[in-house]
This record gives sequence, C-alpha cells and structure tokens, in this order.
Amino acid sequence: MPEGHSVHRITRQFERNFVGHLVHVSSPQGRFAEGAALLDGRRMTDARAVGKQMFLGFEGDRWLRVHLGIYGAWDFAGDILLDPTIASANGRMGQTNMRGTFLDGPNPDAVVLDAAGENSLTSIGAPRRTRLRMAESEKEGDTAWSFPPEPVGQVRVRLLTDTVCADLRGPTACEVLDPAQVEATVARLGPDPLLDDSAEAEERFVSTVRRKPTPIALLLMDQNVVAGIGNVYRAELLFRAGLNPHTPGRLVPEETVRELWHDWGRLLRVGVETGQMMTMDGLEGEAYRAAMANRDDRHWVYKREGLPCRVCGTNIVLEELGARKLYWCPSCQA
DNA sequence: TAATTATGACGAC
DNA sequence: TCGTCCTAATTAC
Repeated sequence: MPEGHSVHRITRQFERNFVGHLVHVSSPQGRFAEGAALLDGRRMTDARAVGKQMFLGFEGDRWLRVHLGIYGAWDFAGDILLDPTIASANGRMGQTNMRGTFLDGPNPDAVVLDAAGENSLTSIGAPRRTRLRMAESEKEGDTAWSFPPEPVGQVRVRLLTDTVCADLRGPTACEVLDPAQVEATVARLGPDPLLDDSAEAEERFVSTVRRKPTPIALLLMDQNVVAGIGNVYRAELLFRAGLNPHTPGRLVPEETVRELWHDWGRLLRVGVETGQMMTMDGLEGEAYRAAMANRDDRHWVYKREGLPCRVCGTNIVLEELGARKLYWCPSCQA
C-alpha cells in the first residue's frame, strides 16, 4: 500500500475538500450499503491519519475507518482543491495530454485533467494508472465530463459533496465506528512520528524494540511497534542504518534504534510533501534527475535483487521473511 | 484469457 | 506457517 505517507496525503485532501461539508455517502458496489446509510447526509467534521489508518469523522459521533491494505486506493474527481501543505501534481498539469493519457513517473499520485484543465481526477493509494478517460471530443465533440462521474469498477464507498467526489476501492478495512472504538484502535498502534515527534514517542519506540528478541525487520513492519512503515520503507530504513535485518531488536544498539526513529520521521515527511517514496537523499545532478524520473532509480535496495549495491557493488539479496519480500545488502548491512 | 503481482493484516492451526 | 480477504494492472501464454 500506500504506506504511511499516502494515508497522510489522502487525509489532507479530505481536510481540504470535505471537512465542513455535507456529504452524500453511498456504496456503488453495494458491499458497504449499511455503513453508507449510517453516514449519508451528515457533515464531515474531522479527518485523521494514524499510521496506515484513516478516520473520517461525521457529525453525530460517527467515524469511518479505512485501511487501504495492499492495493486499496482513493480516486478524487471534480473541482479538487489541492492541499497547500503537500506538493501537488501542479508541475505536471501543464503537460497533461488532452486525451487524458495517464501521467506517471515522478509523482505516484496520478492526475488527469480534461481539456479545459478544470475537472480533475487524482488517485492516491496503490500504484496504478488513473483510469483512462479518453476525451469523447475526438469523436463526439463533447469534452466535458459529467459530475459526478459514473462509478468505474468496484467502488466500495463514494463520498460526494457539491463539487468533489471521492471513490474508495479495494480497502482491507472500511467500517463505521463510535468514538470509543476509534480511540481503542488508535491506542493499539505504535507511535506515528508525524503525529507525535515528542521524546515520549521516541522512548516508546526505543524501549519496545530493545525489549524484543524479534528480528528488527519484523519489528519495523509491526504496526503496534511503530505506525506507518511498510515493505518499501522497511527495507530502505534498514539499509540507511547499515543494519542487518535479522538482528534481534534487543541487540540493536540504542543509538541505532533512535536513528531509525528519526530517519522514519524524515522519510515520512518527505513522502507526505512530495508524494514519492524518495529514500535516497543527498542526490545531485544526473542521479537526482534519474531518481525523480524513474521509480527504479529511487531506492537503495527495494526491488533491486540481483543488482549491484549502489554503495559497495555486492548483489542485493531477496529473501522471504514473514510472508513478505525483504531486500537488503549483505555487505553494507552485515 | 489466465496467471502473476502489489507499498497489508488477520485468524486458524 | 499457512490460508484468506480486498482489486486492478501487467505479464505470460
């Protein structure tokens, strides 16, 4: 998924476009019909992200909890106001093909504009192409997209205001909760450095890790230990720390654990601001351009099995750990 | 057209 | 450690 940075970006989109508005809630697919009925017609009052979970608050103390799982995504359509705190796809809008060719590459939040540059459709979540909307104009002489757009595919939930439409598909969790249930869910999660970068949060992470015999690679993926890290950030954080993924948590030097915490906060902030999982900082010139332009040039080890380590030249190793793929450099992370 | 894959997580053994 | 759930794009045949 959609690791922590995506969920924070999505939440900001909801804050900017939905909070304060009356929302028509429906389930085009039908599988969330009951939940939709509980929320339909209410005003959205809040939008929160904790790790990979998002909570949308509605008047009457009802909350929608969404977890995108491994391939869920939100598609936004309509007159979307881009949150000023996140780098939008603005830079690429001018290059939008009038036919609605999908845009990918530098920014995983795909954006498509119509010919007039007004209606837009953005997708945040699982990496995939935004649905292709061929302009009818080529043949029909009519470019305008109707609003709201016809649901395409398996839309579990549609949230609709006067001007903006958000479609959710493929979530692993989507349910209506009361405030106590929200608090209980959040309480079970480890600290999220974007929500709390206090010394207490750091201590909580450090003490948990240093108590466990579990391999550090598994602890970083454990949402109860630290929230928001997924398979990509896990591999990259371990490489950046020069840490062997199999090291038991309690044997990782305390300084290294602290370093992991701060590095996660750093990567998360960059991810939220840019929409990219850029894990190689300090790049300059051609290397930077390559990293921006090509997903394959953006990471130290993730999905680079069999390729030479960018630092030492040793072949990157791929192994299965806890049913997930773990990428690492056996030399740099000895 | 089918198989494969994906940035998750849960519950049953 | 497995099987299971959720969806769509890509790759293989």
